[in-house]
Amino acid sequence: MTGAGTPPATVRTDPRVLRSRATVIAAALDLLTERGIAATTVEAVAERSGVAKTTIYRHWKDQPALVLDAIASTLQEPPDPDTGTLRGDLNALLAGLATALRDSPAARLMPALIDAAERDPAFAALHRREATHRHRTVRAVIVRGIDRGELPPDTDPDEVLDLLAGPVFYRRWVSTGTVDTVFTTRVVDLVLAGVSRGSQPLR
Amino acid sequence: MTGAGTPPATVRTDPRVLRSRATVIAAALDLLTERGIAATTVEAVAERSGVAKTTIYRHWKDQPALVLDAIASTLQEPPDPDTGTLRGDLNALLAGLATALRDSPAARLMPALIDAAERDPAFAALHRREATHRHRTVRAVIVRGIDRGELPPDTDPDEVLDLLAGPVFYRRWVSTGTVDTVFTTRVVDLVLAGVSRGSQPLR
DNA sequence: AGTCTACGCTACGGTCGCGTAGCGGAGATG
DNA sequence: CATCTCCGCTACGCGACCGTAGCGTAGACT
Repeated sequence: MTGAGTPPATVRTDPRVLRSRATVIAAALDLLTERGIAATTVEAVAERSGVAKTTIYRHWKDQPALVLDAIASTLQEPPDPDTGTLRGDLNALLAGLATALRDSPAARLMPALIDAAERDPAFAALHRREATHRHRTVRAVIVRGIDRGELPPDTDPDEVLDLLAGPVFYRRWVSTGTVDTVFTTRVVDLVLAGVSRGSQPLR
Repeated sequence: MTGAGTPPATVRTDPRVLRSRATVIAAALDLLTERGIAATTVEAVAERSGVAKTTIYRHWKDQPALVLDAIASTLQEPPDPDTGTLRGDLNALLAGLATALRDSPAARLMPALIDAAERDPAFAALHRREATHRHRTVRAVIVRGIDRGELPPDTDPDEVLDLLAGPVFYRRWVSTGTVDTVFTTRVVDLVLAGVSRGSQPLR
């Protein structure tokens, strides 16, 4: 994306184009979180954004392309808290996840993305990309914990990741409990306790 | 549903009605798992099932009613394994869950249900009902474990449930790992280890 | 047997969203 | 200022589904 092309220029894009794109994406995200993928039609986006339907078609091939682009625009990698201890890092990360799942409207379209990914390869690729992105920091934190000796050297980082994130997602979308820091610190406690003595199968 | 009404009769329904209903539901489930909720239109169901569109409208008010009915027809409570130990019971239950999530086509419509539940009260109610149903056995098993002294008396069954089920669901729909009994027994090991020493917050 | 009920079929008007064409005007660029 | 690009608008044909009506027939009940 960046780094190719001629000397210094950042390709120089017509501000009208940027404005149109941004307006449309914003409106699309609104509709996606409010009414879901199916209702996010090109016509609806045109109406809500105030951008003409024809203009939208000038920028995106069709509805799926637009929706994919809108969802992709919400990607964000959580920052590495780096508190000094594995426990501190994990608590910070899970607390951030809980907050995002509760408060961020973008979180609402997670199930929609997963559902679409179940059938459409393009959505599947995006879903994979999103997950990889989001997992990067967590995995790094866990690996650092292993290097520090806070976890057994044979620990599988991906397994720990699933054990930590799984319950939070499950609570948000399946069971009824509250998703707060009380819960997330409890999850971190239990997983760390479990994994630490995990080497010798107790009893 | 049962138990009300007059003496012995099971209401006596015209076999043609039963046949129509069953055929339509089966076709609807096919379409749901193959192409998702949006594509499961009344017309499509009519074509695939061979049942006339007008007949479908005679039995269901509209598309959502049909889809809800189809999904509801897949509800099933896992049997209580009752192996004698908490660990044995949980291993059996999670292994069953893993198998279902991997092999049952009905599992594919879980994200669709969750997504729809995010916006539509009727789907939300069904989702809640489904989850409650599915959790009943697991919770009973955990409570039995507490009574037996295999878990601390102050254990929160719902919390343990989230810790067990969460990672399995997360792996199935978000991360890339395999969902098999190797993983599920590992989850049971870690959670039991964690919860057992959970009373005194280590370190 | 006769009656009653559910079904399949054809046909329809209506809505929604698709994606494109052609035009005039406004804004960006140099 | 002149040109070039992008945008908004109107208009259109098209296909997919919707949900209903009306009719004849086959199957179920007594």
